[in-house]
Amino acid sequence: MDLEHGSQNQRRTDVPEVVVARLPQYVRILTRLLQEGAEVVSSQQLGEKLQVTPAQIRKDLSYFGRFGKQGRGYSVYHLLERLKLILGINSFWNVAVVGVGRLGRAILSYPGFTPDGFNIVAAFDANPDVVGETIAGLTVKALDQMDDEVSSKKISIAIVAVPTEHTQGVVDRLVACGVRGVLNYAPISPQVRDGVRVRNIDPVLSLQSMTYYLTDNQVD
Amino acid sequence: MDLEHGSQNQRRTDVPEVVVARLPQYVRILTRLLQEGAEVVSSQQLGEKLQVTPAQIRKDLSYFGRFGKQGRGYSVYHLLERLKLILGINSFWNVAVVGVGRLGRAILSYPGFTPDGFNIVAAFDANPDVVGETIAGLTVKALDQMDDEVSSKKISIAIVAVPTEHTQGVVDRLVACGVRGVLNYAPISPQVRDGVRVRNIDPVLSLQSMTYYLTDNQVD
DNA sequence: TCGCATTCGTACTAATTTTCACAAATGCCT
DNA sequence: AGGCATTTGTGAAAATTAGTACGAATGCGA
Repeated sequence: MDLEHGSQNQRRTDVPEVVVARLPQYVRILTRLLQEGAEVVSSQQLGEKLQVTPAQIRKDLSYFGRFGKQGRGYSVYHLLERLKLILGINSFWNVAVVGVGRLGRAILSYPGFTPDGFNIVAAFDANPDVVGETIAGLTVKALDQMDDEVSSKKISIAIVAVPTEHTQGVVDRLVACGVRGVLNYAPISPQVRDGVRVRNIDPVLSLQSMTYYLTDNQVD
Repeated sequence: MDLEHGSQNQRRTDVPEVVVARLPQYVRILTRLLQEGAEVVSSQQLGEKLQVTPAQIRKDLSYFGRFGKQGRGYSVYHLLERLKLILGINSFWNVAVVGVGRLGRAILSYPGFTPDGFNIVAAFDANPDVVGETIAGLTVKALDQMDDEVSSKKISIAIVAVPTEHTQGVVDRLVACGVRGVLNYAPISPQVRDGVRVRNIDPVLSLQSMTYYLTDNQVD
């Protein structure tokens, strides 16, 4: 069996994380192109839309297989399907939101997750006043019910929007319930065991690295 | 004058972006250490808390100067001050929030920006029903008033949380008003002229690069 | 005061990531 | 059918980023 470069069976750990991080952007552009009726696209065109070099796109894709045709480019439809399969977003992921404060409510009401492969199927909060409330068609449950819900609804990803001081504890409970991916909105980086993935959404860090370039002693 | 490596006058464009992106994390840890009463910290200790090698921390810092003492480490207080100065977060930045939907409201009510150097001093929305409303002590203004407010309140950063289809237009208007930094929450990457900085907060992209590692054909 | 355990700053080396550049296909046009 | 403009996939080169390792300070404790 072929486990070398270029195979669909490429050992996933051999693919640089930066490459994986770019794939969802390719998916997004391809989805738009498909809607617009485009049938074929070249790495050149893709690169212009994404502000990256065509070579990088070809190289990124070559980690997973050979999807293009020389002289022609890539089939928008087929490349999109392959990338979705590679990323695991060809079918839906069930997601829980933990923490139903202002941010949690905004997340629950945001329609943008579903078209991209994520269904929010449960909401949890520690506050008894909030438990029982219905938001975006979901009844908020107590943290106690996490274990049951996570198993019965086959939830493998959680979006955590709880106060910083409770974040690590909540993440620990989620992982104990079998959750394998966490999208965390608190300004810390929760520690998890091997095999569990965390992504942090941290607008303050983004702002603070931006101000560096906005200060007066800036050169360029 | 010394413009070489190691100088505080290091040309800012010579510093890799990845390095700049790590500085705010150093700031965060140092802030906590200071609160806990720590006076001195070594690159070793810092590295443990941030899950990076001590060498990387020393190297990162060396782009900007020599802040440590051999055999001892770094003064928490002084290193923190220097890093804040380098990042431009020693004084406050005035920020506008554009788009007062659910997400915009959550952002306006979030108390976490202020301790880190950002003051939200204005809010704008296109919807006349929302204009005039007061949220977190701020009266929502119409987009027409952006130019006036941005100048009078010396706003240089905007947080944009408007529907995707309006994002590029809003960003263009903001840049025309003199805004030089944009934190964008829509799932596109707005194009801006040179000199303007954009950071995108895109939870869907984060989720989609995470699912790659959660799929069954995963090796490690 | 002297020796020793620490720890920085950095030259050098290694690893990673990006870009270049070209042979091999592809299919359009005449 | 043949030539030609395109465009892929990929080795090799270049650029960037991270890690190693060591000389030079530093200050504590005997």
